[in-house]
Amino acid sequence: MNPALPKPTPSETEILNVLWDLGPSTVRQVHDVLDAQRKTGYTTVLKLLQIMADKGLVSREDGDGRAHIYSPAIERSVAQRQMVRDLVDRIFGGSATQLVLQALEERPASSEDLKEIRRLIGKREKGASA
Amino acid sequence: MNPALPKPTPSETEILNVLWDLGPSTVRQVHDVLDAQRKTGYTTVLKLLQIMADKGLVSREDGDGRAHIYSPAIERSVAQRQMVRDLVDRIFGGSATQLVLQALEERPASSEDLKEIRRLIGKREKGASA
DNA sequence: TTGACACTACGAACTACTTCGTAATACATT
DNA sequence: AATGTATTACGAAGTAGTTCGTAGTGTCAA
Repeated sequence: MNPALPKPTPSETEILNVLWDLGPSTVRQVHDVLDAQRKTGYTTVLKLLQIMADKGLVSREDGDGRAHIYSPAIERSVAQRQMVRDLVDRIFGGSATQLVLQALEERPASSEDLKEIRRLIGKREKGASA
Repeated sequence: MNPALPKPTPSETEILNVLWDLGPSTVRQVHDVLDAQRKTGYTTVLKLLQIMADKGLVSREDGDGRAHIYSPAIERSVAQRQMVRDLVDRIFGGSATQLVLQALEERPASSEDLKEIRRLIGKREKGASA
């Protein structure tokens, strides 16, 4: 599908988060959210979106007025998986299991969450290699 | 314990990985490993270690000869947990569970690994909040 | 059509990270 | 002491990411 999109930087990730939540949005809409979270200049957001469009991380269309509409060009789950893989390679020596164990230590999960994880493990156990 | 050590950069993380594997080491020892992995200049490694010593990420002692001995100033598991938390906050909206689910999708785990995870979940279920 | 306003485009400045060349220094051997 | 060698120290240059000011442009209302 995508010809190897670059890994989003921290700021770019913040913007993607907003776009994933809101769906296709104008600069102003993104800025409103981001500015509420942590004071940001309007042109800063604009510039970032322009850079991200160059990189292919977002797509840009014309809206009715003069404002452009930006949409995420990568799915949330795909980006998440990329970042997980990156982290696993960088400090867990490629072992996703180690990351899972650390993550489970990290924060308390609810019973429902634990059930959900159990379920997924069950599914995995059927196809796992020893 | 430590007064909020800064998050290691990618290069710094590579060096920490070597130090965690080797234990206290000279610049040369670290360089040997890193250079084998991916061609790196000796002074590059030296500089990085100096910067990391400034930041408090590693400690430095004198060896017998002129060479200094560098040791990691942060435990592997602690650094791992920091990075997990960071990732979770940045793109999983604070939900470690979501990360766990993605990680399990990401790579096949062995039966032993799945058993290990099961075990940890069992432990957690006793103390989990609904 | 002109003025006000919202938006885009451009570029500059600043910070962080990375890399490495060169110089200085300490040590060991003769 | 003189020379060679391994090490440290310093600094500069390059790259990437972030932020924002200013100028240009299009649209709408009067």
